[in-house]
Amino acid sequence: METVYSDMDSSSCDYFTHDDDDSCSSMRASSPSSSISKPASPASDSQGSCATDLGQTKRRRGRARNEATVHVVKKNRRVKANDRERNRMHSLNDALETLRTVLPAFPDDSKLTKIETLRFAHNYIWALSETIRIADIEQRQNKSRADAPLLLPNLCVMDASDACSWSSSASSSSSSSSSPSYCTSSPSSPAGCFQTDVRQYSYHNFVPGMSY
DNA sequence: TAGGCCATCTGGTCCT
DNA sequence: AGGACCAGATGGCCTA
Repeated sequence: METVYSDMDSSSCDYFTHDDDDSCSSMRASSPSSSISKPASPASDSQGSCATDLGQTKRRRGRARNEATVHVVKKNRRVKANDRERNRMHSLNDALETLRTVLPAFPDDSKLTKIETLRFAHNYIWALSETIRIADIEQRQNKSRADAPLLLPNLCVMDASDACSWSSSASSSSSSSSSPSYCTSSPSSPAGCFQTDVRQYSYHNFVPGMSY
């Protein structure tokens, strides 16, 4: 079976070869991580074909030099693009890791996968929104009593000017269960906003993939 | 050993 | 033109 990778490898050889002596191995060399090892056979094949092309390119040295320059430029662009993409994925992973830290930890301490983290966060936000919504409803029911204690006495209090208007938006939303509101002011620890025990929603409610 | 998860490379597309 | 974003492909690692 001809894999796409072998196609890509040969194309990259077209990209970086002809006059560039080390161009065939350039992409492999561009990967600092040893964890990524390109398939050995296509790479060696590419190198072999490059060696045979060398004599042909020498005959048209003038033009080949321009091509080589273009290839080197393209190679450098590709290397830079790879580097940016790597950094981009690293920053994405960092964001996911930050998200993990603000989510309740699982008892068995198993690290959530990426998709689990996203689903868990979705359910967690929904559950928190429900907590606020229910608390708001109960508070309204008890408002006749002036000294009625809040159900969630330590709920973080927001300014009216604060964009983080959890309670009002959650209670006013008629479809809060499907589209929970969340804090737009991005608190460092959303869970910290709640001193109340949100685990009234058991871990079962947060199981990734459930109710999704 | 199969399957899941992940990191990386790559080319294409869109945006500034 | 160059960077950001995206999706596909691939190989490595880990676990049941």
